[in-house]
Amino acid sequence: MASYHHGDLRRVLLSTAAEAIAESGPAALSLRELARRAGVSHAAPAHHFGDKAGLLTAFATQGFDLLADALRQAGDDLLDTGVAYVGFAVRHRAHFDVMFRPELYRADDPELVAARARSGDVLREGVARHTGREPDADALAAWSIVHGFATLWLSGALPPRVGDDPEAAARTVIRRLFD
Amino acid sequence: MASYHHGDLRRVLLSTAAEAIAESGPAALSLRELARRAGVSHAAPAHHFGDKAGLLTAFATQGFDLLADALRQAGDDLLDTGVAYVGFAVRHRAHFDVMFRPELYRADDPELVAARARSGDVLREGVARHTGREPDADALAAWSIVHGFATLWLSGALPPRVGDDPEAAARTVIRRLFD
DNA sequence: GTGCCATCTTGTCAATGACAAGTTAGGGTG
DNA sequence: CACCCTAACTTGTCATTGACAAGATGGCAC
Repeated sequence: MASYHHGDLRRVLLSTAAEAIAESGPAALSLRELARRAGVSHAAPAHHFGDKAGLLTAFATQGFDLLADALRQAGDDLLDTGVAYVGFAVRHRAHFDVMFRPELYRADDPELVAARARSGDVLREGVARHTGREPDADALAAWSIVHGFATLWLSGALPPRVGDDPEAAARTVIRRLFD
Repeated sequence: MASYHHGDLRRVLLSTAAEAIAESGPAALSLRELARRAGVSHAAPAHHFGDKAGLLTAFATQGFDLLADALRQAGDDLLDTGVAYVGFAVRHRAHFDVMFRPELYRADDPELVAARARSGDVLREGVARHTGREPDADALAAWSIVHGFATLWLSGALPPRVGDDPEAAARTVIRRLFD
């Protein structure tokens, strides 16, 4: 085995990419390095994804689907949904890092657009349940505050005094929006 | 002229980098392309910045200083400060893109640390003026919402219905935090 | 058993970042 | 005013990378 017809290569490459990106960011991602880690030739990734942008498009799509799942599992409370958003960013850092950097992938890819819409719907439903009216400004504010907190947390820009539990800190911050 | 001792190379490279990054993101930045645009040899940038991370460190430092200036000029009202934060992100997109991506540069560089602290101070002072008490959770919430909105705006993830004026939209969103 | 075709390989090219070693000029020193 | 000394920039080179072309392999339908 491990010769021709790996069979599972596409899936393996995506999960290997998650590790590599989590280690050193999307900018440092190398297709050849992925191939090496997966034990295949340097051109194997290109067959499944076309090029680097193709791989990251698939990766971002997977990310939006994972996000939709995570938000759904958080239940009906909007505060929990917000915390789940931050939790997703921390737990799936690599995906989150790529998803909101459209210059790295093909943002008009149909599958990606669909997955992004799915996660957006879950978020908007959560806000609508909470406010009772049509989202818009409320949803945008809620999305902004959780997205901003997650981004700042991941960037390491937050002062140490915030603590080391992102979800607990996020809960405190999000509450400020609903007082 | 335009031979040895360009004189202004460091400044020119930084502003050329701003253009290049604004066009295609920090990941696509090429030192050799910068050198070409500046009309110097492919190794000239390395002399001033050491390597790519060195250039981006200087670039991010410049960004934090520009941010501090922009926030100071916004005046004493916290809402205006928040709008100015978003305005900075939109107007200095390239800097903003790099500043919160520490894996691209040397986050422990002394000059960078100082510049980052300066802009952080301005933000925290604004929040302290508004709430009257010590910042912490309030500052974090305010920072999160403006940073999140700016990031989402730049990523193009926001639905078209938000409009095309980021600062007006930001004002609406930020108000949600202070009701 | 035969052919087909997705899957993967080997080979190659231009571009890039990093480094080494050389060249130039301008400012301070004697 | 001659010297040199050093910062600023150059040319040259190497390993690595992304992309592409062309070939090899083997499972599967018929």
